[in-house]
Amino acid sequence: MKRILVVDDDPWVRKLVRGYLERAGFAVAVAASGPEALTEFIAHPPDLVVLDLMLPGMDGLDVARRIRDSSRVPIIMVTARSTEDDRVLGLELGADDYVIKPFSARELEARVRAVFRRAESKPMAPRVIGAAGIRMDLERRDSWVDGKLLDLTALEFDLLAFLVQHANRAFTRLELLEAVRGTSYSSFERAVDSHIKRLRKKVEPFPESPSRFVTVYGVGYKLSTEGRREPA
Amino acid sequence: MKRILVVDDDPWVRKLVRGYLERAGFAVAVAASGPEALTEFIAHPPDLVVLDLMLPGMDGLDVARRIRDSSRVPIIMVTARSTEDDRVLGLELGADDYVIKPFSARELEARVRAVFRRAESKPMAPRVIGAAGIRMDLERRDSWVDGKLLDLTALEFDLLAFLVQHANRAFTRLELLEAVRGTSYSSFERAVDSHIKRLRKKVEPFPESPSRFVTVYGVGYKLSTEGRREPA
DNA sequence: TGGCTTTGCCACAACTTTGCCTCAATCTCT
DNA sequence: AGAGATTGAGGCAAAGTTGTGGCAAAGCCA
Repeated sequence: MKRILVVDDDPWVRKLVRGYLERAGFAVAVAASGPEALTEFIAHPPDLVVLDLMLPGMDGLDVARRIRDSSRVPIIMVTARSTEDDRVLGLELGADDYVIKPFSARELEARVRAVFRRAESKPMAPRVIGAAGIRMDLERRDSWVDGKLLDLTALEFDLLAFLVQHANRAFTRLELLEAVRGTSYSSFERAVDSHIKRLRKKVEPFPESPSRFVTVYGVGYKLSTEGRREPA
Repeated sequence: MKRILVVDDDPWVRKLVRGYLERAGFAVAVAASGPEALTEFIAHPPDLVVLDLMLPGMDGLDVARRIRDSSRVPIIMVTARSTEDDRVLGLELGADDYVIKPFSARELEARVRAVFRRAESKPMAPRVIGAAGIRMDLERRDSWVDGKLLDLTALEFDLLAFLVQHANRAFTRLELLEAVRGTSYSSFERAVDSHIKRLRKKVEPFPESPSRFVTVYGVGYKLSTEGRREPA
């Protein structure tokens, strides 16, 4: 069950928010002051903090800052309508959302759920492919060999991606041209040689004796994973 | 048809509100006191409750609490202007919205519709997003880089928001155009260059050597967060 | 091994893409 | 309507990429 820490100096607010959020299925802890909040935060780290910026004594922003120093826990700030500056400062500090007083507990619940939903949604599974020690993120258009970032041109990247996606299969130069340039208007096939050469230079440890970009005499090229185990 | 229960001790208000809401297409029941409201609530559970806090005998907050004990039905509170203090805030915490006396029936209707709309709407979209040291409040259309408030045009803001929401992913100019302008009626792609340039000028510390708005040669642009690591 | 085919390679020219300037059209306020 | 801001277009220079063509080297087969 998700734990929420509610920090507010008003007993009424604490009581009502706690009641509402508990009925909504969360485990709620409360704190009435900054120091109390930090103590509770360390003793029982919550999954989310609802923080009133208008605390007596220690400023709510200080509390937020202190929490951020040690944790990435989501924070929802509560601000008064009039204190625009606090909202801005709070957001700069890395608050994840805010509600403005007076707010309805129902709205708070909705925002709490939204923050959790966002936090739980995976970091958007990257479209990553790999073979022969090469790894490519097609969306970012980043690529690595044995952990080292590569610097490829657009065409090189596309050619490599194609080979990685069809590792160990041999292609003719025309096929490679078509795969990379869409329509294979029969360009001079020797161009492929150049691209393979450039790829070898950039990704092979010893470009002069290629282990990955293998020439298939009389056919073309293939990306070989020979003698290489690929992690699933 | 949506059923609304109106709780108010003033016969005039009951009559007026009932008449207006019925003409607006709702089925309306009324109650003049707390106990009456609860009886009616159990006998004919409504889809929404409009509740005056100033009831004789049982306090309006008590009624709200009793309703909440058994139901999540939306509640709109009616409060007097004079009692706008922390207590009012507390009272409002259990409600979905509130109107302040004196209120127009038209305003009440608007709030009723808004509450219904909210209840039926899909999960809340985030209104605070961030990436690469950039933070944006989509609702207020404020944005910051490293704590500094930005002054962006509408289009710049939308473009930046899109990039922040899809950080690290490379997009073609056409994709960016479409994301920002809705339909990508193939406008001149070079316009994107201009916008990227303007964004660089406004948010990069050294616009001449951009670290965030990265050109992906042969593809387009991407918003890069930090040093890229190989995905697991 | 000899004769034929295929590949590697090079430097550079041709080409593509981007950065950015300016200006005009459009939009937004007052 | 007018002033000011915003946005798109065209164009040019700079930066970066890719194809070319020929020759040397290597592979294949009888």
